[in-house]
Amino acid sequence: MVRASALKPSSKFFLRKHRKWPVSPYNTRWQQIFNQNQAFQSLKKSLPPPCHLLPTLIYSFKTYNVDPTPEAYHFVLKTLTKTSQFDHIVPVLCQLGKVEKFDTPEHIFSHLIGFYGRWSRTQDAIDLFYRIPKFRCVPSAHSLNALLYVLCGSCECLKLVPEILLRSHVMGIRLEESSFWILVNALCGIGKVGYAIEIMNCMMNNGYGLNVKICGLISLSLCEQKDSECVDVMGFMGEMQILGFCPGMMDYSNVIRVMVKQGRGLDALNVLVKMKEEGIKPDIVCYTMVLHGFIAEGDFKKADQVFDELLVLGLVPDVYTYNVYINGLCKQNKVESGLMMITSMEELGCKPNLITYNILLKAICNSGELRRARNLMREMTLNGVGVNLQTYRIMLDGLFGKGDIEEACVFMEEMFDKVIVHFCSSFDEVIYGLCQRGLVCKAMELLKKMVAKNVAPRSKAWEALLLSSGSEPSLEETTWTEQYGGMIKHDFVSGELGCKPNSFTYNILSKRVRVMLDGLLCKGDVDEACVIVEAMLDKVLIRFCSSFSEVIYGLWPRGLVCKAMELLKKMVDKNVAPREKAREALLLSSGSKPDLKETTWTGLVGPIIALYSTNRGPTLDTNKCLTVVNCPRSFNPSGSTV
DNA sequence: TTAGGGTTAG
Repeated sequence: MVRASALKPSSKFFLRKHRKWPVSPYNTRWQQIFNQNQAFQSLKKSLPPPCHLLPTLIYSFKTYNVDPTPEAYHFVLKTLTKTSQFDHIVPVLCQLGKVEKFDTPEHIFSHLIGFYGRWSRTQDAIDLFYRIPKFRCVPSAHSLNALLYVLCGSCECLKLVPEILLRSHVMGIRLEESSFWILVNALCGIGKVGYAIEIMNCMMNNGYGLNVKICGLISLSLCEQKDSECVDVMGFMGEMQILGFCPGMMDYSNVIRVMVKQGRGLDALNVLVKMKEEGIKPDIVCYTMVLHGFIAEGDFKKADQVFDELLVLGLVPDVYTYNVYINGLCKQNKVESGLMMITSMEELGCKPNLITYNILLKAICNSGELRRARNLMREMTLNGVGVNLQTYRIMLDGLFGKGDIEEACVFMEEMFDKVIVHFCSSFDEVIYGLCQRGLVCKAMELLKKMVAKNVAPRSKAWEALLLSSGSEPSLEETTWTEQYGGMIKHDFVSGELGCKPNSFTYNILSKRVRVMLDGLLCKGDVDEACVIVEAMLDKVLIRFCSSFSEVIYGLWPRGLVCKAMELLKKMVDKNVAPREKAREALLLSSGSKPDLKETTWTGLVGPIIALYSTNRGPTLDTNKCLTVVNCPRSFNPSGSTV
C-alpha cells in the first residue's frame, strides 16, 4: 500500500527543494522492505496447497514488484517439511539456487538437513550439505553439525562421517567444539570409547582446550564398558588431569556407581581415597554407594568401617544410607539391631520409609516371626508409611513359606481389596500350593476372586489347576468341562486380562480331554464322548484342540464314519480347525474300511476336501488329500500315510 | 533443574 499523500505534487516539490538528486519514494530501501513484508504477509495469508507454494511465493513478490526474501523461502520450506512434501522441496531449492540472487542464510540448510535426517533420507541430507555453496552460502560448522547429528543417529551412517569430515575440511569448514561433542557423544553411545578419546585428542590438536564435559562423558563411558578395569578409568582421569581436567563430584560418583555395580567395592573405596587426596570431600551419596557395594559383597567388616568413616567425616546419613546399613544388618540376621536402627533414625530426625520397613519385614518373615511382621506392618501404617505391593508380597511369601496356607489365602484376599495389582507371582504360588494340597475347590474359589478383581493368574496357577483337577475325585468330568471351559473362555481366549494360553496349557487341556474321551470310547460310550466334545465346542472358544482330532481319529477305526463326519461338521461350524491327524485319519481310513463302498468313500472325501478348502484353506495339505483321492486303490492300510 | 547420583525386590 502506498499512501495517497506521498503522490501529491507538493511532496515532489518538497523533495526537489531539499535534495540534490530527487529519489523516487518507490525505490527507497524502506519501501522495498515494506513491500517485501507485504508480499510475505500475503503469501502467509493465502495458505496455498503444497504444490502451489512456490508459484504463490513468486507471484506475491512480483505483485509488489520486489524480489523474494530468504525468509519467504524459509517459510515455504518449513511449510513443506511440516507436511513432509519431499517432492515439492526440490523445485523450491532449484529456484533458490538458480534464480535468486541473495546470499541464502545457512540455517535454512541446517533445518532441511535435520528434516531429511528425521525421515532417514541420509543421502538427501549429505547431497544438500555438499550443494550449500551453490546457494551463495558459505557453509560452516552449523550445517556440518546438523549433518553430523543425522549421521550419528545410526551405526551405519556413522561410517560415512570420516569422509564427510575430510570433505568439509576441503570446503573450508572449521570444526567447532560442538562438532567434536556430537562425535564423542555418538561414539560413546555405541561403546567406541577408544575412538571417542581419539576424537578428543584430535580436538586438542586442533587448538582447542580440554573440554570438561567431554572428559566427564568419556570417563563415564569407560566405566560402563564391559570388562573395563578400574585402571582404565582412573588412568584416563589421571592423564586428563595432567592436561588440566579437574574431575568433579559427579565424575567420581559415576565411577563409584559403576564399580559398585560390577562388584568392585575395594576399587570404589579407592576412589573415595583419591577424592580425599584431591581435596574433594565425598558426599553422602558416594559413601552410601560404597557402603552398599560392601554389603552386597557380604564384606560387613569393611561396611562397618565405611559407615564409621562417613560419621567421622561429619557426613549425615540419610534414609538411603540407613536402608543400606539396615539391609546389611538383616543379611547378618541382626534383625533386632535393624529394628533398633528405626528408633535411632527417628531420634536423629530421619524418617524411615517404605523401603526401610520392607527390608525389616522381609527379615522378620524369613525368621518365621509372622506375628511380629504383622505388628510391624501395622506400625508402619500408623507411622504414616503406606504399604505397597512389595510389602504384601513379602508377607504373602512369608506366610506361604511357613506353610500357613489358610492365613495366606486370607491375606491374599485382603490384597485384592487394598492394592491395585494386575498380577503377582505369589498368588500363583498360593494357588499352586492349594492344588498341591488337594484343595482344588479352594483354589478355584480364590481364582474366581482374582478374576473378579481383574488380577490375571499366570500360567503356573492355570497349569496347577488343570493338572490337579483330574486327581480331585469330587469334581465330576462334566463339572470339569464346565469350569475349565469357562475359565479358558474368560481369561485365555478373551484376552481381557492379557493372559494368553501357552502350548503347555493346551497340551494339558487336550491330554485331559483325550484321557476322558479315550476312556469313554474304550467303554464303547461313543455318544457320551461326542456329548463332551460338543459341550467343549459350546463352552470353550478355542481355535483348535488336538483331542478333538483324537476323537475323530478314534471314531474312524470303529467304523463310525457318519458320526465322525457329523462331529467334524460341528467343529467347522464352531470355527474349530481340525488338525492334520483328523484330516488324514478321515481321508485314509475311509478308504481302508471294507464296509464302506467306493461310492460312499468318494461321496465322503469329496465334501471333506470341499469343506476344508473353503473353511480351513491354509492348514489343509491339499496335495496329500488329492493324492489320496486320486489313488484310493493304491492305499495300503498297514503302511504310513501317503 | 540450586539437584544430580545412591537404598528392598522382581
